[in-house]
Amino acid sequence: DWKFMQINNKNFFEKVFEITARIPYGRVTTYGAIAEFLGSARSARMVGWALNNANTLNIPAHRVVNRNGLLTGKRHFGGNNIMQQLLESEGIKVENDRIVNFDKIFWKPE
DNA sequence: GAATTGACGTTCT
DNA sequence: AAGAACGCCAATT
Repeated sequence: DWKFMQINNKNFFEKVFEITARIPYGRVTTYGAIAEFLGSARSARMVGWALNNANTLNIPAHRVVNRNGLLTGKRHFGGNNIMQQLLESEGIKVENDRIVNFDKIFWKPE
């Protein structure tokens, strides 16, 4: 039950999912950027927590990485570098769990 | 209840 | 330049 988190008449999870779904194909954003967009009241940790509960939903959670372009959430996509494969299937290069040209393909929520 | 642990990030040594 | 310290806040033990 996560109804307790209310921000601007919408609950926190919903907003995180909404923004994540808006990330353009072939682009990525960060936990912190989403948290900032939602208002700095909530920390970036909460965004990760929200996405953790988004497994069953059909949203591109693989397009969210940490501030350094590191695939810190890869373990939550099942065993075998699924997250990296999803990104590479969109033309995003990944080396050593880090996104290549991260600053170029970074998308800031707006 | 207390302590620990995160899909995090900034600031202070 | 690198690492510790914190703030964050729900979940878990």
